[in-house]
Amino acid sequence: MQVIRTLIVDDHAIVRTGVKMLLGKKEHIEVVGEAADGQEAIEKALSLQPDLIIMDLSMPPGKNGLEATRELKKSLPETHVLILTMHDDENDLFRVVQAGASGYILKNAIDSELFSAVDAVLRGQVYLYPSAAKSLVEDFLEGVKRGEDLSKYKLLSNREEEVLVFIAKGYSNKEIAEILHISVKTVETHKSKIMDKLDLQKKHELVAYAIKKGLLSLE
Amino acid sequence: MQVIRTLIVDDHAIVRTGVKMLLGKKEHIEVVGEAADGQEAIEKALSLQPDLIIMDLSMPPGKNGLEATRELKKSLPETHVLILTMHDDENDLFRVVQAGASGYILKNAIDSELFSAVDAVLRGQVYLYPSAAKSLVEDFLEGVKRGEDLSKYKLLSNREEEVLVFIAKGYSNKEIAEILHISVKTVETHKSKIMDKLDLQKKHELVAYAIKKGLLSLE
DNA sequence: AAAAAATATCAGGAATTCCCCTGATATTTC
DNA sequence: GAAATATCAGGGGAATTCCTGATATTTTTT
Repeated sequence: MQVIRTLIVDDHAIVRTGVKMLLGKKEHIEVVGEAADGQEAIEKALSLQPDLIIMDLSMPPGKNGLEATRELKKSLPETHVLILTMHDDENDLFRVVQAGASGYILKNAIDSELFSAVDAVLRGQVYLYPSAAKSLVEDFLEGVKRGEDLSKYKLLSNREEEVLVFIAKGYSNKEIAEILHISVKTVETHKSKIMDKLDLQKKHELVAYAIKKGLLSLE
Repeated sequence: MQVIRTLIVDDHAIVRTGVKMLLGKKEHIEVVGEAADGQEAIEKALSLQPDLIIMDLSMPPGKNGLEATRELKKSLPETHVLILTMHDDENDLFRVVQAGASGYILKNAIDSELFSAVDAVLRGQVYLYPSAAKSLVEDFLEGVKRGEDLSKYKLLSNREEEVLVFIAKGYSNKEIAEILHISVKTVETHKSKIMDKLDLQKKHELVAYAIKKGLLSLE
């Protein structure tokens, strides 16, 4: 059997080693490299040309797992990407699949599930843990039924996401206005559009959203 | 050599397995149990009576690693606790040491450091990674110099920490008041005392503090 | 045990800020 | 050329912030 050359991307060394050792149990898998952030992941992937990349979704500094995946799939469409994530979030699922990843598995998963996921991904299948698959199918069916209500999954604009992060971090409108060199009124507009687009009512829901998305990284 | 019976506490299964496999390399270490949160950690520790507990500092649901450590050291003072944490924070260091843990190591650490830490802790020493030890010594010396300025490291009261979490999560004063069944005025008082005690000026600093402390967990 | 400090609760008032509504314009993107 | 984006504004009511000040309970220190 062909040896699967694998790259592991996670910002925590011990987590990387853990995954590496887990995968090391399988003789047909060889870990050829590690990366600690999205940028490094892209560089290493280009030089190492791995068959499989296991990537953490939320990596604070700079490029996160999703952006890295999107970029990687452009240059290396044949490389399979398996996303490892902290939390089960339906919205992530869509983004991850759209970004071209072949699988989505929780860090909370049991070890055997990781192996199943790797196997499935290498066979060219898409692996999603059962409940994720269920919600994907449900949403797809719903979308078809009532004529493409995909608006919910539309992304925020760059500016809006930028503002969202500041809001979630607890910056006041005034502070954000100063930082971005725009008026408070503009900040308010962005905020209200964000709330609209994400269908949120309360600020704490917005914060929860940002946390889930891994936007509240620590610098 | 005596076999060291070890309990691993982390809310992510894959991280637990990773640490378990890392430790499994050493013949004198036996992982006798795992726990996913502070409460479970306490229960398992009491029934398993391990020699060493490797504990994640930030665990969302209910009891976090710090509280669990504090409680554990009461009932099992002989058990060594090695804290595994995401981020390097000087304040955590003090709390961790005060809570009775024997070591503090970053998840970002290299594997050999984990082994050094385990060895040191088992010999009854306190293990801190180099920069942590440095800041601890520096602060100690500073404290001695200008007559005990330990007030900065005083803990918030339970109620204050409770309120802090809600604030950081983006709840409004009114919402917090309703949730805790107290008046808005009381919430304001707590908030201002928190800002005073932590010497913070802006709300986003408070949020950053909460993030660092791992108080903004996702449910 | 008595005194002191910390904790948890609440209030009034004034200035500031936020929230929500409508509405506008220039640029970019599709 | 229509849609999305990014910018700004006015106005009014709600909420927050910042100040002082109060009281009862608990904890700690002397």
